[in-house]
Amino acid sequence: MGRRRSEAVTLGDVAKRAGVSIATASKAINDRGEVAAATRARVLRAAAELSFQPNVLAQGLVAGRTRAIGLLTDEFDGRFAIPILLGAEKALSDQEMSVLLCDTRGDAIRRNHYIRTLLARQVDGFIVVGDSNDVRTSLTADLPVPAVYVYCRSTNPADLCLVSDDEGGARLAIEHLIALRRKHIAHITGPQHYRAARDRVAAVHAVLAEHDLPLAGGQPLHGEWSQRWGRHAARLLVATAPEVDAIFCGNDQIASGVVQALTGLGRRVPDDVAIVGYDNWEIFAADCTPPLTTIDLNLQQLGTTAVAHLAAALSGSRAAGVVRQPCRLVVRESTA
Amino acid sequence: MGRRRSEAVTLGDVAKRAGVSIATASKAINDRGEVAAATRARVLRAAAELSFQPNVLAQGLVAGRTRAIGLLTDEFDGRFAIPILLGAEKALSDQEMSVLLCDTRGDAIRRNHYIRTLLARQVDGFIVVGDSNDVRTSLTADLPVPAVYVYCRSTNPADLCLVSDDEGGARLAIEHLIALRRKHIAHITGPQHYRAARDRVAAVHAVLAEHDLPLAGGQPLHGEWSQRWGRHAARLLVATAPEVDAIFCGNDQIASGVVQALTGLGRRVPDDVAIVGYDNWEIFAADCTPPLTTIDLNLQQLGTTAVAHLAAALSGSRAAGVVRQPCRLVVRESTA
DNA sequence: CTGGTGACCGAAAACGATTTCGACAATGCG
DNA sequence: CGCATTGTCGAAATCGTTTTCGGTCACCAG
Repeated sequence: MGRRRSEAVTLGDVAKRAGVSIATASKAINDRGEVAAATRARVLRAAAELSFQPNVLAQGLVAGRTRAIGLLTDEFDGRFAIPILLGAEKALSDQEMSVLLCDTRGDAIRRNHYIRTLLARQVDGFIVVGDSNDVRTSLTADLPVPAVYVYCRSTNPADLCLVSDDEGGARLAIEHLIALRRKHIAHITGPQHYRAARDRVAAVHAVLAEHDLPLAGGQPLHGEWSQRWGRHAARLLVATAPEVDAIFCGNDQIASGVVQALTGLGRRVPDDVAIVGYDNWEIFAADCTPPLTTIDLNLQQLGTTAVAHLAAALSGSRAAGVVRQPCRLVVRESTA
Repeated sequence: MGRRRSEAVTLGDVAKRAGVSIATASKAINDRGEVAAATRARVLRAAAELSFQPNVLAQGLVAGRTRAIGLLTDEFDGRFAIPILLGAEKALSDQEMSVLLCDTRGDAIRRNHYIRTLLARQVDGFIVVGDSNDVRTSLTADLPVPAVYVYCRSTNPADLCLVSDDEGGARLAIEHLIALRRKHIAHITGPQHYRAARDRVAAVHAVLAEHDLPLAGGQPLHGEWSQRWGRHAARLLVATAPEVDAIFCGNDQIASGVVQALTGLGRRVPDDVAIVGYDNWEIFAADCTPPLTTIDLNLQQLGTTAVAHLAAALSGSRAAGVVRQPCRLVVRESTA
């Protein structure tokens, strides 16, 4: 207990060792003021020898920036927050900034607590990672620092929200299938109460209409986001619309289940039926036989973009509105 | 730009507003020293009215603790780091501590950079999350603060390493199958170069020997950690050891593939062949038909335990050695 | 040789807190 | 009433650092 650091090496120690005053040492280390190159080198060497850690905290006091940002997430175990976090962390570390991670578990009390804690730590900004589905009540009014909302929408239109372009992703998928001359395209996806599912369905209808094609099965099949539902839905679909020659699935789990069921029914993928998944969740998309063509959400890029916007906001120019991050078609053998 | 906080409200402001000295205000807010209840209330109200943020940074200067820890991870996208992180984050937030997250991507340069950064931020301790497979070179010598290694082993036996008890987990699985009176138990698992795979194989052999049972198929089947390998291995196994009535799989992906293949071959699960997975990765274990009995690694608990040890180390009592976190058998229908 | 000009450096003030310690009033006790 | 005790409070010291500002010194032109 007691003193944490065995011998808290202070700027004074460095100065003494370098044979200069504390002031000069400070200037040398922070590259400020006028310090002769030789002196500066001596100070730096002394600092290195003592493995001096400038007390960022005290310096932050005056300098104003802590070079840390708070990342608030509602549902960290969800699959989507992680790549976003990863991208953000990478982008931040490129700018020598740190991430303070907080998972609210969807609990408002925890969230407020975290916000207080992070503010007490003087974070320079917030990244709020949400659940694409629901709308986040805006925190911006309570914050003295900028915030960027990622993978969710804020209630305040003046906030900046980065979301995945679901319409664009679905469009990519369907246009890919149409380019492969498939005429009977079906859509198996997740629960209708997911905004992402609804947006993609809208795009599916739009693109098919543009090409005068029907939706095989008449309407999209809504179920869970699971392999099981994929298997079930595929059997349903083959029974009711045997002419189906392509299926666009709401995620890779469903797609993986669909492939299993189709294979079980003797339909060949992609020869008889082409399959496109969604999310590019490697563990499902690449492990499937055949590997799945799918839509990559560029989640890591989303995190990176969020950091870029935050950095912009920190230097004064803040954007607003909903920004859609384009998706990317990843072609594998399930449509080859 | 400029001043970040509109008007940095200082303790002096609070004191003036409350009509007390700065010293009294400090004591009132930190609940230290002798302060009359009425005065204290007045100070607190003033602080609240000014929405005063105690400058944790400056206070950390003297008090010594920043109440933040650094979490270093090699491979964050791996599936294992996340639950550990989650557990650690939860435990830390219960103690009003924050997590600074750093992902080294297995790069030594990044790692050193992060360590410097975190030390500059005066973190109170480190949690190093590794890859169970390899041995981490110990950082402890370079750190003026305690460190706990999780899900990996350190080169320094004086370090504290928390790992999952692979032998124990495998033992649970096999004993469960034996209790179900299965006589022909096989083992399909991942690459032999994984320590976890080897440790579990050893335990499988040991437990079977204790019960005078053979390993169906003669030896464990090593392959990838994938559904595909599960399917392939299951077909192999049925061909070479048709009497098999139980399979212990190295993870839930493999198990899920095994179930698919067995079902395809007309074997019923669990009636003909009981299946036990590993990891309790819900997305595979629970979505499987039938849902998988599996071994839960208690990863979140691992994170919590790590924090507990770190807290202990912070208050002076540091432990050492390798601590094995017990696993837990989760029974679902694949052995029902 | 003299005066001026920079470059370089250090003493000291500031910063926003905590903590020590002495002052003071109220209270208890004989 | 006198004295000791207790409870409150604030002046001032302290922390590690940055920043201001004045001093010193070398060098150079005249």
